[in-house]
Amino acid sequence: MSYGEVRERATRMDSPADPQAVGEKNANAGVEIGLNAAIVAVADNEPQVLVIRGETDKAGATDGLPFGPFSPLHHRTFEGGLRTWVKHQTGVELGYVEQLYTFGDRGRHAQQGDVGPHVVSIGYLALTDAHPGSDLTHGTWRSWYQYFPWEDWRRGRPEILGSTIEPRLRDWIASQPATTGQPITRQERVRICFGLEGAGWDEEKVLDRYELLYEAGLVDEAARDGRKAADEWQDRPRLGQPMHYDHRRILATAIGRVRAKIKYRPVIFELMPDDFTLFELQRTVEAILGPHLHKQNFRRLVEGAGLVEPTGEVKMRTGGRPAKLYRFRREVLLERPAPGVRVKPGKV
Amino acid sequence: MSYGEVRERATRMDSPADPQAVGEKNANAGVEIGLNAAIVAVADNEPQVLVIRGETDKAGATDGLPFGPFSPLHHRTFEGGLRTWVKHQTGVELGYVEQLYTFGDRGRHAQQGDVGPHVVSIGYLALTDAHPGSDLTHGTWRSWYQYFPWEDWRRGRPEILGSTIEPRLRDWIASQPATTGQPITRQERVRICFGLEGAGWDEEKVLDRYELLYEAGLVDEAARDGRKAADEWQDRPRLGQPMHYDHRRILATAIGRVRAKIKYRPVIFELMPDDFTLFELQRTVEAILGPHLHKQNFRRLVEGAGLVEPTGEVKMRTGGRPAKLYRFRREVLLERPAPGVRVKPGKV
DNA sequence: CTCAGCTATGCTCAACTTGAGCATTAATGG
DNA sequence: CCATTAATGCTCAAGTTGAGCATAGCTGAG
Repeated sequence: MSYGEVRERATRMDSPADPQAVGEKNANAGVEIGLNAAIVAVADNEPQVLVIRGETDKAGATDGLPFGPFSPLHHRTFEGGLRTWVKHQTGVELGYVEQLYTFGDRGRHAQQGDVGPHVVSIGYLALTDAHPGSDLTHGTWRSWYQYFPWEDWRRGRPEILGSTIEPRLRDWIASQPATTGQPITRQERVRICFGLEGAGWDEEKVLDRYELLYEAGLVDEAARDGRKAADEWQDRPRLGQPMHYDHRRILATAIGRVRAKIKYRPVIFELMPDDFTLFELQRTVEAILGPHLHKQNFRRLVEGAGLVEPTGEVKMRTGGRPAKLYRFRREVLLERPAPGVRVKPGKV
Repeated sequence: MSYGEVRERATRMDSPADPQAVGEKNANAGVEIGLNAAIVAVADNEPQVLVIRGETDKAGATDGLPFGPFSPLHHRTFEGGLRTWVKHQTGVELGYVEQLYTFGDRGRHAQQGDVGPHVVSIGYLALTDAHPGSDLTHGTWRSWYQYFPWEDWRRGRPEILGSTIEPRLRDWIASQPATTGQPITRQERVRICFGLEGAGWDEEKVLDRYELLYEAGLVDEAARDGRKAADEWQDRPRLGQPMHYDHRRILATAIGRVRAKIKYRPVIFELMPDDFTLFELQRTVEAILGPHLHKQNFRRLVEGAGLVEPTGEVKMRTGGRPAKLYRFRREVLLERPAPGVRVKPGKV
């Protein structure tokens, strides 16, 4: 097949095509690329995310994730562009950066009948040990549980689940049309996502839960996007703070990804200072994951996996016996295929 | 900060901005979105990928992955657009579809000094049990190991590793400038990626291996992109068949993702017919992963996890005792948080 | 100055999982 | 009918994991 033929086919969507061809044939379908970053740090045992405060309306402030348009003229790679503008704006030096997902749904944050330029957002997860509070020119560190209170299991099952979410979801289940040919019922979906009826809470299903709540019309973004009439919404307490556009969805993706990732990659150390005690490490893991872990087993795990080595120093004033300080053993990356904090949730 | 201010800042890349603002301010940075799909099936114990045959030049045919531009006017979601054009073109009904990664590197497949429209490709992985050979209007099923012969460990360690890849990589290691301040040496990287010196082969590191070979100038794409002078390349046998643009990179990502995914999600059944024997299932898993698995343990695992249930039928003419037929128990999705074929590679 | 209180850290044990291999069952093709 | 080839059942040792008991070593109250 010649290159010309390839180009011919490009608009029929069935062949590889070259960049120029696409540019010429579909100029009217031009799309803007936006990079959104969920920048995560942990401070005071609280997982923090860097947000830009929005304006305050009757419903309160609406925050958004840091955002930068991607300009192919200025940036060779997405990740490079991201690091540059985040550093430039906030002074935060990103450690680990990982692409999450590219969101392009119409109907999520687009208006009805929208035919203008379309924005595709590429979501990123970034981890940093930057000390929240320092050097920020824009943006604020906020606990990610403000946006997802039902994800915070550090003090047991969050009250909001039983008091608000479950009753609402039961209404939603009850309102399901009887004759749908859905392969899976609303009831089953709720059960799996929220771990009801003995299904067990899976801390990684952050996005699934958010999307279910969205679909059920229980988060502000759903109302805003026109899924529910506004007045039907007024009297309902909001479930977590909303964010601009689909930013809460991106953040949900980010939280789920970190929670999964620390179990098989030592990314948790991106969130730690150079030296730390094992209990501080455990607290950080718990801030991310939720449930409490068995202390002795946690240290056996971390030490046994060769993830850390003692610095020789100790930390005094722990409230009890002094704790040995450790540092991350970067060499594990060279030794083990999938080193990570292989924790499983303990008893709550 | 008001929303107007936020919009002002958008072009300084430091704040959330609304779609319209981005569209107006950066019209000259317009970007085209292309969807690339690695469509995978397994036939005759061979993992197959659907490719579009390219033209034949002196170096042989260059294949590409099916490609379709994304038009925000016609498609509400990326995935919807993908399913539609794939079905339309090939007749293949996609089962499981998953977004892989969004590639936007300049310098990968862009020409020097390219300042024209930029193409961003969103790579997708799709699984289907479509029987290769049927209903294809365009495209051909080919074994993915044609493009990655070093990934095929089904008959033990692939010969190409010892005969060709290792010597070449040793040259590359030897040619490393002595005084680089690299945090990790070429030698270490090769060791980890290719499991040398007892490091162990990690079948999921498909992309890492490909990118290392690319960086070392050992795959055709590297030469094509200008990393090596063409004549320096001539006499070298190619390492696997090349593909258009960065399609082999996308395929590498896809293979790595499937290999990882089947271990914690029951996606393997997307590749199977409705009824199958446990050994057929094992063969399919092995086609994907590579190494041989311990037969008895494999069946213990699969049955124990409740992934399958007997249909009551048996399959005769297996060459020995008749084999019970099984089907996928879809209910596991409702029972377990992360059902999958938790195999670990056995002895090779 | 001493001891209660508190956290750090060491160690044990039973239950469960995993890797391997032996043994038995049941068609198939001469 | 028997040798061959798979399928399937079962056992066992080694390793991993969940839980808890016990000891060590500061700090602050009295």
